[in-house]
Amino acid sequence: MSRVAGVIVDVPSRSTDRPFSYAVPADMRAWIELGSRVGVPFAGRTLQGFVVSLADEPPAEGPAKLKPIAELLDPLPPLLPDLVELARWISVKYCCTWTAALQAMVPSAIKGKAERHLRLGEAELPDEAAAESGASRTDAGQVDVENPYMASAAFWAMPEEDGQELPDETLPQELVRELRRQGSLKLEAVRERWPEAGGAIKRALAQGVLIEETSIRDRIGVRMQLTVYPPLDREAAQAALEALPGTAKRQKELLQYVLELEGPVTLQAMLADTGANASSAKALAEKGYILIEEAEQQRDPYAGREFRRSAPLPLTDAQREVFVRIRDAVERAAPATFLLHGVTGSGKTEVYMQSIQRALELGREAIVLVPEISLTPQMVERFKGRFGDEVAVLHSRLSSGERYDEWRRIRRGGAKVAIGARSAVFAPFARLGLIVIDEEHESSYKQEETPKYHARDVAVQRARQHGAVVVLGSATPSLETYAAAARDGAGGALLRLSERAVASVLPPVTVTDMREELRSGNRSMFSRALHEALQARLERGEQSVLLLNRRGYSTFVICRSCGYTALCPHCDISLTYHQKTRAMRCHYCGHAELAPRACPSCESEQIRYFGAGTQKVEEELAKLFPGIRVIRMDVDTTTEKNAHEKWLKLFGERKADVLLGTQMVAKGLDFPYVTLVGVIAADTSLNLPDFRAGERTFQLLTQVAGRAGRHHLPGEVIIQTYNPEHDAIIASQKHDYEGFVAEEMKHRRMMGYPPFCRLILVTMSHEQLASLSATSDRFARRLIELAGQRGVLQPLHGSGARALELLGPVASPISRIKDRYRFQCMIKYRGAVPAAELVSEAIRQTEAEAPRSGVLFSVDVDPHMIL
DNA sequence: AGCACGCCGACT
DNA sequence: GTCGGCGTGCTC
Repeated sequence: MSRVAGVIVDVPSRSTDRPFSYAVPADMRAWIELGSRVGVPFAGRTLQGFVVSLADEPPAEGPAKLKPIAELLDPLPPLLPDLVELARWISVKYCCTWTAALQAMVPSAIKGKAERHLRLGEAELPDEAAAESGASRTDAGQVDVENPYMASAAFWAMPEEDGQELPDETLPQELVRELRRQGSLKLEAVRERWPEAGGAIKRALAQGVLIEETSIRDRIGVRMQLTVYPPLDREAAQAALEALPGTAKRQKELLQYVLELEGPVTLQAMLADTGANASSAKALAEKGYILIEEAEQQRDPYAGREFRRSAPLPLTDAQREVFVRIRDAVERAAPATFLLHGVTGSGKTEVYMQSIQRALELGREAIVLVPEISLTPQMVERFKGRFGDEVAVLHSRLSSGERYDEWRRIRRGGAKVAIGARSAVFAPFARLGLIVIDEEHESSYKQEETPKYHARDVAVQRARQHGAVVVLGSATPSLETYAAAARDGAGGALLRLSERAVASVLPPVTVTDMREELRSGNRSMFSRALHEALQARLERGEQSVLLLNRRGYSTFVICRSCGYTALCPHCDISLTYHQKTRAMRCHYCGHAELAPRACPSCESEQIRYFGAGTQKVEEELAKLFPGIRVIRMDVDTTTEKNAHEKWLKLFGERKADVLLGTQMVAKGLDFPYVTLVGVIAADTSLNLPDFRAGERTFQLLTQVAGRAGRHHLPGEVIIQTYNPEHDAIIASQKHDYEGFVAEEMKHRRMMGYPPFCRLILVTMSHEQLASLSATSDRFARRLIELAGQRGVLQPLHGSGARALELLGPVASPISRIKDRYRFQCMIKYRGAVPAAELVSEAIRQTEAEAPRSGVLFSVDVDPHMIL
């Protein structure tokens, strides 16, 4: 029963990112816990905050008199103490505010905003008669009946001398009436409806006639619905059923119905089922046989769907060996991390499911993370089929209400397994036993917005708190994870599944050299090999998947005559051409303009739209193979809800010959009639100016190659490239992960990149170059100073165990976005260097030195895209 | 971030 | 002369 709460308020600024102390009102003491969400007065308004500490006495420093917490926002705290602590850890590791980390953990539905209300105060309304006369006076004039207050503005016609009792000072009658009727009104709504009443309202507030209140309003309400609870005393109800007179036919039917209920149903459902009306139900409720109450309605996105129950499958020897290792660790309940390196089709999912089963048997819970786009209905079905209602799905395609309901189900213990994308790592379980991260290498586990956390690293930390086990699964683990697991060496954190569980061989991979094609006169985007292979599939009625790795946005606009390229006026980046709308778009700020017919610079007609977008490939296919049925999947065709599912379903039903898409076609698809996978241009991802380009390409190619010939029909993969001798291409052709890693590691060591060091990218932005330059210099100086004090400032290629070097500040590769210039500093370090803390401290000092400079800092720890 | 408090130009 | 512009200080 603590009297004082430390609260992190929802202000996105580093200077206020510390707990503020509030008095806990006596009536809240039994309810407030670590992780409670509250509304607190802060600098003259009410803000949402999270309770992060509790004490009986106010802290020594701080104000003498604490303000009380204004409201408690949820009966059950949304967060648990371990999550509050985890948020703290995230804020330190990723240089973000504690509040940003806390916000990332809760569903968007409860990111409450302050809402201001007006209500009538104790003070007397000043002379209501005057107000009445005001209204009648306007009746005589040009009255706007719709808006009575506007009418009273007839005062403009009145002589100034009358001004002592300006109608402007009387509150609109309608407003007073509404306030009496409704108790309070949203300030925002009042402002809209009575725009002229501002002065009068201000005065009324000053006099206490009106009172302004603020409270936190969630983005979404809990949907309440009348719910019928079956009789508690069934015998009494049974007796009543028999005693009811024959005339009460409906009541008898209803009673019969509720006696057969196992749990509550909605009133609506009951009435629909029985054909009775609400008054019969009410009569029964009044007699006390049933209870009708407003209850929170749970939206179950998978309601009404049947899931085929599945039993654990027998494991192969290899699977069993891996499973035993994981199971033993789960039973030990000590933190552990495993890397499960298993080729596609090696049966990782079955191992996950049996491990989860064990965790559940031990009374613990499990989280399964999958990349957003792998979270397909088939995936959900597998887990729901095995674990039934114990599974909660957290999926970005759910509405925020549905997601909130699933999340609360977890929080209340109604679900024991959470399956979802990145943010599901925060599923509010209290006794976590296992966290599975499938496709561990996927870049979608790294959040690109603040807090820029990596779900894998957060999972490992969370497992540490709970004594839980983390299983990282991948056919192509990230080099960081692989190196870490290998380093663990004797501990054997590396588990392998090197054979496909279903007997089928990995498909042969052909690499075609597009330079060669060009030399022999083939200027099409399809090599002869791919063309023939496609033709053969069409003839045999088999299907093909074509991958266009468009990352890097190659559809730019260039004038062949003068070299002009279309650039975004707000960002330093070229515009992308979209065939459908004939518009050029900026992928950073959304700016769009109509594509010109002639070059705006030299007026030549030689302006061309370059690069092969999926649209262009689609056109080309139609030209080369008349009548071909193509499904195109990219951001343009999959934005609408469930579009993704719809297309895949069509393809699965063999309603199309070719599935053409960007990376999203590479993931987890499993169609028996797909016997050809073609990669149109492997180079687009290879040539990115990013040290992970090779790794990404290898992973992508390996993954997409796994899509072919997964069943009885043999598959084939064709990769088109201008770089056939690149390691990533050669290794993926040979299905040789280890070979690729060995080469890539050499390269990374030589270049001084992870996993041989770690990186922090600090980006600063401002509208004016001069302010940006000054601030970034100051930041760099502060950081160097701090690193020097800790004795870690030394070149990375030196021999010291601990080293940190700073590169920059320099202009960012995209030197302007949304009219803001961008500079960056890259921090490279090695060994036990508290680099994130140094960066945070340097930012604090820089901001303190020049407050309100307007320079925005953005920190990316372990950045993924160095673009 | 925002809101308050506080000092200088265009309107009743 | 006041309303209101937005510059800085602070928020339990």
